[in-house]
Amino acid sequence: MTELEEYLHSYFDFDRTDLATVASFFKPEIVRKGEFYLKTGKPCNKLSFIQSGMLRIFVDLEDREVTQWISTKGYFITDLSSLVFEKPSRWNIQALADTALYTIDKRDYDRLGDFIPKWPVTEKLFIAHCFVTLEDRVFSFLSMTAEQRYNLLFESYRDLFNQVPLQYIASMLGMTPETISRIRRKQLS
Amino acid sequence: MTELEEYLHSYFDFDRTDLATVASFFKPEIVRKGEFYLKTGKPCNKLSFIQSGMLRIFVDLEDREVTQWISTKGYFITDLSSLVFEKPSRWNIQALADTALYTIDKRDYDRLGDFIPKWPVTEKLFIAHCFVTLEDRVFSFLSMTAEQRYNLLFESYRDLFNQVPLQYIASMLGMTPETISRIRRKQLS
DNA sequence: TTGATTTCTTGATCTAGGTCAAGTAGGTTG
DNA sequence: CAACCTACTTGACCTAGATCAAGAAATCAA
Repeated sequence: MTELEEYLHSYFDFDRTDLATVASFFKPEIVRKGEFYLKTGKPCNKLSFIQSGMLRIFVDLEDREVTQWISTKGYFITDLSSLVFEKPSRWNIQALADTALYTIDKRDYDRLGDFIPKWPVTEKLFIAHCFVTLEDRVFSFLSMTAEQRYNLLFESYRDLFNQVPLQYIASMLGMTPETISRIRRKQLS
Repeated sequence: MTELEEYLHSYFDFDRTDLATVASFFKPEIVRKGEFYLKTGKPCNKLSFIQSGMLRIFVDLEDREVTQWISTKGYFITDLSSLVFEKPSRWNIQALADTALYTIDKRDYDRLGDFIPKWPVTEKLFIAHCFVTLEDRVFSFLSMTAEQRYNLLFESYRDLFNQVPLQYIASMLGMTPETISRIRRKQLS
């Protein structure tokens, strides 16, 4: 299997033929550090898999930016509401480092079901999984302190903390960089 | 069309035949005020549509309850991670008032695709829609004050505020009942 | 109708986390 | 190897919202 097929295999329960078919629609793409994969308001007509690098999903408010999430190696990236419902994108998506992607464009994405009969079911399961993850995230805001949310993210996504400016991690946790700094110091002792 | 078909029609782009087919799998069910539709840890083997009444989705922590959401007339209810992935339920779901449901059990739910070819695609769209809604909810915690979150919910879900104890609404907004009380008073003037 | 419960409001006080400002430490570029 | 960014830390102070406690209104039960 190619590297991309290996990755797809980790998400989708397909046989080799299906994997090869799906993989054949994905084309390599590079987004340089600082460049935008997507801008708010534009249609998002693609779905990508991150082979290396990192992308930050954020929104521009009048007085500040809010980082919704940072996606790294081994995860998919898109603006789902734009891709699926053809609405203007709600998110900016920008590379935090040189990033290598495999990208499928919307036209091909919409035809996957024609080639792979169980694609719609598989896709449903995938999106359901994403939904459940977000439910947990909402719950973390309802039930946890800043420090608890920090610890949870740190344990489940340790990679981020070496590579990403703290301010972005703070924003996606709903706190300030100073707060993270203080949590860290506290935890040294 | 029956009432249930009307409701389904508002969610799903099906013709009359498909609507009737789907509807035929749903059976009426009553949950009395205070009774549980689902308890944490049990498998959730059903999906329901709320015809009247209200259900509260919550988690028991050691020292308090956290309300994740309250679902009312015209919405679906289930524990998706349990229904789809056959895991133990994460949520308690309890009736806040006598509640009339139309319920499909998991066995039938899993067979809908056999009767309605476009079910998997439709279901995907439905879950994608739920995902996008949750993205917005996460974003509200990252970017809004308590008062802004309160106003947003109030505008989009006014029904709740007459019928539901304030403490539950407060919990699902991630604040205390006292805070809501003060926001209200402030907004009188 | 009346007592009993539950919910909601209000005030007093407290605290987690925000804001502002200054300093420090790594990287990177000429 | 400066000079310059940019990221990170720290301290002083502030504030949104929590907590605690006491009443006031509803709601319910009989």
